[in-house]
Amino acid sequence: MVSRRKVPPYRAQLAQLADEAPEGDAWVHEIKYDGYRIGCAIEDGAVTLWSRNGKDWTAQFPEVAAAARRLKVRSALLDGEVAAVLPDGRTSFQALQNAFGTGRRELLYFVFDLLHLDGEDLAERPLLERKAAVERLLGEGAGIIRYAQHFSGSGRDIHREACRLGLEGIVSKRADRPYRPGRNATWVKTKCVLRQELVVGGFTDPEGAARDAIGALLVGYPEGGALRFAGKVGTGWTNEGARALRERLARLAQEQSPFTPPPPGRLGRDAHWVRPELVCEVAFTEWTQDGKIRHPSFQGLREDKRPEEVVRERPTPTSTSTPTRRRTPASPRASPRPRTSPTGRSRIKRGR
DNA sequence: TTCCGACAGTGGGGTCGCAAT
DNA sequence: ATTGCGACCCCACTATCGGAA
Repeated sequence: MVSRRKVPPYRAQLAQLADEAPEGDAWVHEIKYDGYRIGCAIEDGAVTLWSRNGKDWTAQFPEVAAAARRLKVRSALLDGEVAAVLPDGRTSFQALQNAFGTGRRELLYFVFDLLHLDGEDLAERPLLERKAAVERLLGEGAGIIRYAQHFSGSGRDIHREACRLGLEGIVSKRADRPYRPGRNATWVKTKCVLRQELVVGGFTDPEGAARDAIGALLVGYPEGGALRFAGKVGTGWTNEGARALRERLARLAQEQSPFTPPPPGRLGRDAHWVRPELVCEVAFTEWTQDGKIRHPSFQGLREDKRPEEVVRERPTPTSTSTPTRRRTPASPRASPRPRTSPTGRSRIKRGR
């Protein structure tokens, strides 16, 4: 006998980042949708969409709320991702953002979990039970609320295939575990990371008290005889590494921006410019429509590369696969860190 | 004593809305 | 009309600290 409960507040379970997808039958794997994480609370016909940080986002996705209102439930708490779907079937965060404010958009709500249904809390149930409940609730319906499929099998194989298809990555989940808000090792995400050598053309000063050397590097690539600005990179070094980097950059200082055209606005006025002689390696998730790198992080200087050798790599449908791996020996960090384990930074430890 | 997880802080690319220029 | 800024979203990563192992 289950006591009648109210729909609990939405507190999302988050995934830990790992270099490699986990293996074994204890795990199932889902596509990592590139959109907004949204919890959908239904209570007596009233629908509220919650962002990951507890903001009410019902007004941002009215069509999702309307579709949720039509579900045949008295009360429920769904967990999933609202994403914009491209013609090729992939989801695109940029397309989603572009869809704001305009009337035309193709949104889907991919539901991968169900934490409450008609007075009963499901969060303590094993994942596969909860997912079966999602599937029963949503069926194979072709509406905008979709059941997010999962896959069994080799995590590494599934990850490789996801990257080959140009997806953002996968999320692997322990099939037998309850739902736990916050970040823990029962959900693990592995991303399809791009890497690119880029030329350093300037840097900004740090803004906070916790840094004293560099805010961000301004990077670009040669094209048509000019250096094109590709964005800023503001993380990936230690304080010590940043100080060493700034000393080197100081010796390359020049008055004029080496970028054509120079970065616009405040950035173009406040940055320190340098002769474009240093090449660094940057990891990032994708090129934006504006030709900027998204989610960039500094991986180290490429002492073996000259700026003229840098080429912007264009994604091709079949070769976007970049298996997660450690950086190559040829791309050391600006400042080597003490290794804590033979494998370097391995974030994921399997809990028994 | 060592290790690890949680948290705060600093940085990125975007959108929108509003206020100042 | 343009520009700057803050509040949101999506993030990566480092530094720190307290508690568990």
